[in-house]
Amino acid sequence: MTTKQKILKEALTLFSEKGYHAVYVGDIAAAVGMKAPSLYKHYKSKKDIFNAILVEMEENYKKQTAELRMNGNDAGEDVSVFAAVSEDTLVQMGMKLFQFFLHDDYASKFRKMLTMEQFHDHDLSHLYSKQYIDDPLSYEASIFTFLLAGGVFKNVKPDIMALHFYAPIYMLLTVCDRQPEREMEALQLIEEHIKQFNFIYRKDAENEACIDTWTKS
Amino acid sequence: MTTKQKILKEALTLFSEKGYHAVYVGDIAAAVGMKAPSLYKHYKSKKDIFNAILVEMEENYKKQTAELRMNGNDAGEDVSVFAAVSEDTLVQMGMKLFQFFLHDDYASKFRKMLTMEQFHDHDLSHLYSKQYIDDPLSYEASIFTFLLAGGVFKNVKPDIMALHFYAPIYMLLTVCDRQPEREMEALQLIEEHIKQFNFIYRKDAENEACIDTWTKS
DNA sequence: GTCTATAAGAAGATAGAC
DNA sequence: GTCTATCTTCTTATAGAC
Repeated sequence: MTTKQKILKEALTLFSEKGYHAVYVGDIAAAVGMKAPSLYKHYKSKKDIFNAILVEMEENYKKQTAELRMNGNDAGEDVSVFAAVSEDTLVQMGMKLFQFFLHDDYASKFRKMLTMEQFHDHDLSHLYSKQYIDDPLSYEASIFTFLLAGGVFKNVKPDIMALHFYAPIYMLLTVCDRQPEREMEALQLIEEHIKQFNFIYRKDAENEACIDTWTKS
Repeated sequence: MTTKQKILKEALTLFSEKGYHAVYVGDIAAAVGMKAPSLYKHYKSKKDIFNAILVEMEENYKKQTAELRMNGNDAGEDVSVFAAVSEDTLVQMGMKLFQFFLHDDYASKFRKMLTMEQFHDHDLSHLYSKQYIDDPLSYEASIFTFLLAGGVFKNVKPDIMALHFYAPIYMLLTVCDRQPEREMEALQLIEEHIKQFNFIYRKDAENEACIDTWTKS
């Protein structure tokens, strides 16, 4: 890891804990193991460090979503082929989403930093919404579009179904960001959330049987 | 409005726009229409102003939730008496919750300020979770407990039902906090969310008819 | 209670030796 | 590339006149 990278890493850690304005150039230098003036051989200003973090994290994000989209679409097609998805699969899908977002070191710190800096300019607002709201919703909606085609769920709007699936996960994620001690509670809630989600959205046996009865009479 | 109150009001506005550390005592003074040193006749430090905002907003919050709890419980009992609640009532409930949270001037600014400062200490973390997550969830859960007793909804856990109802509203609220231009889009989504929420949770006509058929045969 | 003047120190950034 | 020394500006806060 180059010195430039190490500076970004330590700066991100500090920014995610205290916010941009509460971190001083000397703090970053100390975390890297040098004095403040040395930083200026690598970055021309404090703001420059912040911008470099944005650029680096946006590259990471693009790589990860590219991977996820490949896996995701495969998964989507799989369940479409099977024309069914078990409750357990849904639970695993939600839990994995939550755990990755929460525990990936860079993702987690970057999200906390963006949470604190999101109101400072239009680009940061847009970036936050894209990464934590719009892209996940769009990803989930594409999955549910596949699942709905399978016919095991009620005929509803996939984008609203995605909202119902993702919003509780997002909300509990923000809870754990500020209160990490509530992770177990959050995981328990997510499991119950997805089981109930599955229960209310799935065409149930009685209903199917009922339609069969009608069809035959 | 006393000078002390005016200082708090302007400080809250500035803190909610730029965050505590990015606002200087001189900025607050200028907003009030005085010079920085004059502020120190009313508050002994910048931090003291911040703390006074917390105290004042917590008092407001207690009053408002006390009112809401009274109205809320009345509403809850009403629907329980009628043993039914229309889709429209649910939509109105969600829309009102959203619009109040979003447009109440003090509530809105305070939420943005807390969003930026929530990681700075344990008390602020707790306060944010209480006001924007735990209390609203608990309030909605008590309403759904009433509604479930009415028998028009499927037999599910009211706290998870509250999560499904509130989480999308909360998430869209944070979107509008950072991108106010998306309010119409958010309102549209909330309406669709609640209609679909009503559709999937309500014991539907076919299902009822089906059970009738079975009961008779 | 508000002001001008100013102290006291913090924080970002640069100069120049090594 | 890193350091010490230093500059400049900003920021909180106080002193004391009015």
